[in-house]
This record gives sequence, C-alpha cells and structure tokens, in this order.
Amino acid sequence: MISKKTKYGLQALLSLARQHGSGPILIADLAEQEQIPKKFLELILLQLKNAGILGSRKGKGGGYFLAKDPGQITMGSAVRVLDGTVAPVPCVSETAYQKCTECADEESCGIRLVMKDVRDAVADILDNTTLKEVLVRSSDVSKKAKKVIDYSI
Amino acid sequence: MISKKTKYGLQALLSLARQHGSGPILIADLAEQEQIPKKFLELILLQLKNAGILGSRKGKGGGYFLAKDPGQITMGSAVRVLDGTVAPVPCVSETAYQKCTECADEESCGIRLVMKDVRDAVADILDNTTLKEVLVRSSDVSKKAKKVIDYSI
DNA sequence: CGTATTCTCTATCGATTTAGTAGGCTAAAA
DNA sequence: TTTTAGCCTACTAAATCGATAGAGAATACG
Repeated sequence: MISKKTKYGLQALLSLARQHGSGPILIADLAEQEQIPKKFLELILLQLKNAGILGSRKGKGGGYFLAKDPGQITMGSAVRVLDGTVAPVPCVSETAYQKCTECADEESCGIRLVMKDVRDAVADILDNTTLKEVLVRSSDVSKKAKKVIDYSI
Repeated sequence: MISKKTKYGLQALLSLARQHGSGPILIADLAEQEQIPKKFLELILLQLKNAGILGSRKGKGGGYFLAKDPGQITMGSAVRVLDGTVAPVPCVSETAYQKCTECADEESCGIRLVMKDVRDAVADILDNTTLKEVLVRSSDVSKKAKKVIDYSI
C-alpha cells in the first residue's frame, strides 16, 4: 500500500506535468486544483524538490515546476522519494535495504526470493513509466470514452 | 510494504509446509522454531484457520496443520488474509476495493491505470506461487551453495 | 529601500495502525 | 475430571500517518 502522501505527490506531479511549460505553479493553486490540504502538499513538494524532481522559485511569480521533462521523471523515482521504497520487504529493497533479523540465511530465504520477484516486477513497471506516459495513457482512455459517446449520438 | 504480521504468517506457513504430514504442530513449537512471539503467532494462526488455510485440533496431540496440500496454498491467499489486499491502492483492489475520493473519473485516472498494472503484476506472482514452490526454490539455492563449497574442498 | 509574495523549515498534534501482551473460556484427550 | 492446547476478547505501548501552525528566508517590484 502506498501512503496518501505518495498519492498526493503523484497527483501533484501529474498536474505539474500537464501544465509543464507555463511557468511556476503556486502551492495554493495546486492544492486547490487537486483538492489536497495545502500545508500537507507544501511538505510533499518540498521533499520532491530536495530530491531534485521539482524546482521552485520564491516571491511574486514564483511557485513549483518540474525540474526535468515529464518524459524523464518516472513514477518509481517519485514513489521512492515519498514512500522510501518500492519493495514489499526491507531485505529486498535497493534504496532502503535493511537486513532482516528473523531469517538466518538471506540467500536461501524462501520469502525473500518471492518478495524479490515482486519488487523487481513493481520496479520494472514504475521505473519504466514516466509522467508523460501516464498523461498519454489517461487521455487515451478519455478519448476512447468520448468516441463511444459520439457513436451513440 | 507487507506487515510483520504477514511476514510471521508466511514464515509459519512455510514451516508447517516443511513439516507437512507429521501431524499437528504446537503453537509454542512453531513460535520457538521461527522465533515469533507466541501470543502474536496465536492470533495469526487463528486468522489463517478462519480463512480456511489452516486446520487445528485442541487438547493433547493437538496443534495446527495445513488444511490443504502445500502445492495448493498460494502466497497470495495468505497475504490477502493477513494484510487484507495485495493492491498498492484500494481503488484497484479486487478483495478490498474502495472508491477513491480524490479522482473524479476512476476510468481515466492515470495513477489508477499504473497502479492497476502493479497490482496485476504482484497478484500474478503471489497467486501463482505455492508454499511447495517456495520450499523447492529455497532448497535449490541451498543445494547450489553447498555444491560450491564441495568444489572448493 | 521596504514591503508584499511565496517558498522553507521546525515543531506539534490527534488519529490510526501495528506489534505485542494478558487472561479467561472452550473443546478434546486421557 | 484433570490436563492439554487452541479460542476469543480486551487492552496497551509505540510507531506511523495525515494534517496544521507559525516563524523565517529569499525574491520581485514599486
């Protein structure tokens, strides 16, 4: 399960991706658009900025913006920043590894072997899906839905 | 991230699978073998029993045992019983679905589309991995390790 | 310059969840 | 009918999560 924080963060990133190129967006506007508690969003954006995913400018005309192209920011990187890891157990995490106390031999731990497969499958999806791709996919669905409606007229 | 409860549960199931056929195992013995707090394990085993994964017998000679063959119990079923779901967000869960409040249209929600892929990938692994397979895999690793040692002598 | 604007940072708080404990109850053997 | 061993409910401590408050620091602009 991903946290609400991570979900908010992804929402915000996608919103910024949609508005990419139109300059900095205010936290307040983003919060309003995405219906995210403003103060909470503040922390999230800051974390994403400190991780190099977002950029910011202070003062009038300031706000937040993507530090890179939407096609170069992956869902995986955002989830790792906000949730710490993508792995189902710490002992198979690449970014937040922690030796597990219970099993004697990590190499032959059956649970670990399976969870490693899970981690790899999840990472494969999230690390190969960019914000841009997500936008395209979701607009494809919308178009398709519209098409169906058009036919029915 | 799976909970410690789920991890304990999987450990216990694998231990019972290893000892499958030798009659009921005492909670106390399982707790000792797997180094799991006994009282906590008690709750976990009960939950697995109520879900039909384990069977039990009271009184002398009693204990817990697998209700089915190790080849017929999947990691997925155990995780769902103990963690409630396998999905990263409630809106893509088959077993613990909850409509998400934030996105207007679920069908075209980009986050949901990606998380659905993640869920499917995770479910595909966990639902197609039985306790038996886990045991085989982990003993394969052990054998391989042993072989290396043999060569080095 | 100085003031309005907007992000930055630290601290705190309440609610929920997680991990674990306690203890009496019930069923089955012997 | 006593012992054994699971069943069940309740409780609690600690951690995490979601959210808020408010002062501080940087930037633009008149």
